[in-house]
Amino acid sequence: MCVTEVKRQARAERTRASLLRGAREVFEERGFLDAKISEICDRAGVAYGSFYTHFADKDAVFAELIDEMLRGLLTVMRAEALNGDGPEARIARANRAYLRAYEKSARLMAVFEQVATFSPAMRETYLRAWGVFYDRQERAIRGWQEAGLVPADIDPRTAAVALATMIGRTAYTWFVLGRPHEDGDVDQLTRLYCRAIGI
Amino acid sequence: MCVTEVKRQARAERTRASLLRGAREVFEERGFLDAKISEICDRAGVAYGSFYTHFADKDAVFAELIDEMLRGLLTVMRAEALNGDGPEARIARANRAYLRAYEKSARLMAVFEQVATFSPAMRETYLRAWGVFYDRQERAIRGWQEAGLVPADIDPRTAAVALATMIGRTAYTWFVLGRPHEDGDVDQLTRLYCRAIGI
Amino acid sequence: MCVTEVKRQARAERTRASLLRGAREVFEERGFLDAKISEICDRAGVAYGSFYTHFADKDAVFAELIDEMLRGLLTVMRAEALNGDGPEARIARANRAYLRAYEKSARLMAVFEQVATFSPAMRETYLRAWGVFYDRQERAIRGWQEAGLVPADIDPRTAAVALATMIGRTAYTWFVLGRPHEDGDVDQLTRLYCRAIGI
Amino acid sequence: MCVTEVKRQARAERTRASLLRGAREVFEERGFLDAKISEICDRAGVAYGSFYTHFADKDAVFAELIDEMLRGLLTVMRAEALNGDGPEARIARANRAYLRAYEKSARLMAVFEQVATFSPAMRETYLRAWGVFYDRQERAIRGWQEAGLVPADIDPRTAAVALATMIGRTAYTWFVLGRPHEDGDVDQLTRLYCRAIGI
DNA sequence: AATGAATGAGTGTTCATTCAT
DNA sequence: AATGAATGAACACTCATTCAT
Repeated sequence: MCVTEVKRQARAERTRASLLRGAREVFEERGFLDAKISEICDRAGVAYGSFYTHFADKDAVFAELIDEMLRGLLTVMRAEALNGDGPEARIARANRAYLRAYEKSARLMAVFEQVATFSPAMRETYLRAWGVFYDRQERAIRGWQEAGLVPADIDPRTAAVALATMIGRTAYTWFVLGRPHEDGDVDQLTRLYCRAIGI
Repeated sequence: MCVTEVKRQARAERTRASLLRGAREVFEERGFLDAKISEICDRAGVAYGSFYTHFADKDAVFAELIDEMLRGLLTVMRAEALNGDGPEARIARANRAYLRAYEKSARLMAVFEQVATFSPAMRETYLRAWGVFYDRQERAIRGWQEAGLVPADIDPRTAAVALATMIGRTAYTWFVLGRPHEDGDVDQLTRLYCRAIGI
Repeated sequence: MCVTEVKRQARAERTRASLLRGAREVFEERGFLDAKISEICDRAGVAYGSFYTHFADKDAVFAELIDEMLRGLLTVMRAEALNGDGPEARIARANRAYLRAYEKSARLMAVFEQVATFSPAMRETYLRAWGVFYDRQERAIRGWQEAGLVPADIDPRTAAVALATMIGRTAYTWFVLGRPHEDGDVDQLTRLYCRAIGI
Repeated sequence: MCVTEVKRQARAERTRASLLRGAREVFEERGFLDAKISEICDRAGVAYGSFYTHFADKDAVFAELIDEMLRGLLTVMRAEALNGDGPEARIARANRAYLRAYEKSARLMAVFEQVATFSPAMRETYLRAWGVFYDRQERAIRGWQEAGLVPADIDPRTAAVALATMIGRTAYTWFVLGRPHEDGDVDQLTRLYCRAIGI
């Protein structure tokens, strides 16, 4: 692997990155269905055929964008989890972190939800991603329950799923559907979350 | 208006009804995007072109099916609301009623959510429908708050929106995405709902 | 089935016929691979999409043209067979009839041979068609053999296949590849055919 | 021309040979139309773009493979011709030799026939190759005729063309189209050939 | 010579909608 | 009202060939 090869790879990598950038723009502006490969290439400043040098098809770029986005989201959430205060503070921080992260990717999230609606593969990804969030919250609730902070009549799994759903769908409602909301609403959500599990 | 005319209208009405039936079947089986007018007509036992005698376009039949479905859902929810027990019982009944009604229409609901994802008009309908549910729950919570059953630090609107979202999206998760759930889960949901607003 | 319906069908039938005519022209001029649906429609004076009202795809029109052609060829050959003279006269007549019929369809035959070369379905048709000719000649030779006109050391099947191949491929060579030939050559072919089987 | 240059040339020669090998494989497996340059390079273990260092285009490699094959075939046939027995023995040997040689190259022959069907250049090659065979057989028949072994009413050219066609197309039928045949069939073919020219 | 990324022309097919009867 | 043939716009994907290193 000489310098030339690295250069070649570097060029390819740049093209690929341009395409990803272009694809993200187009998907965000038009949604998956109205996104045209030709426009993606135009945005990337790349010839039409080059798209297929780097991606198998339209689904493939999209999947890659979504994977990247979900990895980022997970990273953010994991970073949050490290600090260990009381449950209420952790829930508050987690909710804020999630909503902030969601907002940043809101336009791509919108398309993700759209595609999950008709593509079996993307639905899989969607369910898997939610599974991860459910698990994290379930573990936390179970821990608090074992510590005596959460009543015994709460089923950690059901609560985790329901409350994660509440937070997650609220993010969609606010940032995708554009329902108006204020900053204090996050605190209200956290309060509802905490009270729901008896904290 | 002679007998022939009446007959004609009756015949037209029957054709229209057949088309609605056929459309529902096809939308439910294939989703909006893969539903073909030709298949709708086949199912309805009606000639290809007759579709446009009764509906302006594909969106129009769909909108009509959705309106019908939402009207039905609202009727069910209204019927529930009449009986007046304590808040917990009312919430329990409302949740059960909603989930049962949702399940019945789950396949069309799935398509509704799909279309709301890319059709501005259907998104409007979607938001309006949720608005109605939010309002109902907000009014209830506000009432309980005024009656001293719900703490003052709960914002009725935010709580209504968040908890309706929780219930609504849980229905989607269960009946559209097919997440496994048991009968007792409804009670857990109700418990979370009630505790969240301090009941 | 009222008059109107017949008229409708008649119009469709006309469109279909135009498309078949256009397709034949284009296939003959360009071969299968370079034949474009759009040009077929242009020739037929019909809108692009109308092609698919009448044919499933490019292969389908082609198959229909070939079937029609082969039916015609078989009809001609069957008509020849009726007259019953001596073997030599019959062979002469059959050869002449075949070559004349082949010449008439030479340009489509060329495309048939082409497509049989890469399309499994068309290869099937090709083999089936030859099978019919082989069988006819085998029966004839076997009959003459039983009548003592053909020596016993001739295997009717092998002879039929080989000699039908000779005639058939000569037709291709003359009328598709354009090898020069004179009228008397048919008599030479017949002489070779007859002598080959000992007549 | 220094050592390095020689090495370079040797390397280039090896690459070229690999590409020819790869091309033959791919053409035989997929036919001309579905053969992809990329797959040829993969088989050859050579980089994608290197193909064009050695061949002008897809047609060029193919032409080279066909030339090689035809040269081989001709060599075999020439070797046969040397031994001089009676006509029947010579015809028998030639037929056997041809069929054996054809069978060995059958898969490439199939593609040759395919391409001759749509490529004017390859059709030229095809006609030229047949011309050589016709000529050889014509010369032989003419010789036998002059020696009084073949009747005067046989036209050597027409007979040569027709009978070479019979043998050649039988080879195609057997080894490309896969029509079943037994070993004794060759003798039948030879018998038909001989009788046809009055031997 | 070798590499492999970049290029972009080319087309069959689908299907919602229109319209003549 | 009903029929069903006609319409035509729209678009992803392939792959031979070029070209910068």
